[in-house]
Amino acid sequence: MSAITPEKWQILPQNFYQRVDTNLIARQLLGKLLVTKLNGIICAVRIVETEAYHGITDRASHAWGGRHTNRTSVMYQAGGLAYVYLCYGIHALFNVVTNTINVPHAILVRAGEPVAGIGTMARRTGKNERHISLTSGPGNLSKALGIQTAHTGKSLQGNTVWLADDGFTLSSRRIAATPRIGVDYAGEDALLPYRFIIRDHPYLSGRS
DNA sequence: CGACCGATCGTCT
DNA sequence: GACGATCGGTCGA
Repeated sequence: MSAITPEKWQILPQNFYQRVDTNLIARQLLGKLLVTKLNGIICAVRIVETEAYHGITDRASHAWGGRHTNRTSVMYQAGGLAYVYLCYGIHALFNVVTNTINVPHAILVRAGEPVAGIGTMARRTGKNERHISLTSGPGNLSKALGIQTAHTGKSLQGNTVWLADDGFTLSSRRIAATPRIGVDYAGEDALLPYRFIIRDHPYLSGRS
């Protein structure tokens, strides 16, 4: 793995997010870094699991049927923003908004492998640095990185939360697509293969 | 193992 | 008033 050298990480540009193929973007996020800088402390994970949500036509999406509420309005912005919402009253789940304005697609980041700031992440969560659940699962991941609902709407070109490329590469053989987790309410849309994982990675949440 | 359950609160009906 | 894009614990087979 590469050294912890944040100054060499290339921030993913706006046009990475504003493409129309959200599944492709979700797949390309595997292996990238999700980074936070809070109170001057940098934490980062390498993304190993994502889920694409296809907006208006996707029963699993908060924007299904064109639902446009205060909470979901950020998804209707052009890609490149954070969409963070509270789940079960407890967990702040982190998504990246993709696609163009008025196309409310998003990608949930579900798990990562710790890369930087591991001590801080352990302190935030009260877990051992080496425990898998430190950054596995979307609620756990946000807690470790310090991501909160107040971060919703933030630009991913800013200096609080962003995604970056450190040169890590991944062959397509190591990537798999599966149904999404926890969306049984979505009927047959729950069966769509919109969850992307690095095969057999130890930090995956749920089943492989 | 798997099934179930409680926590906890913003959002939407 | 009902319900989560979850998690960690318990209980029983």
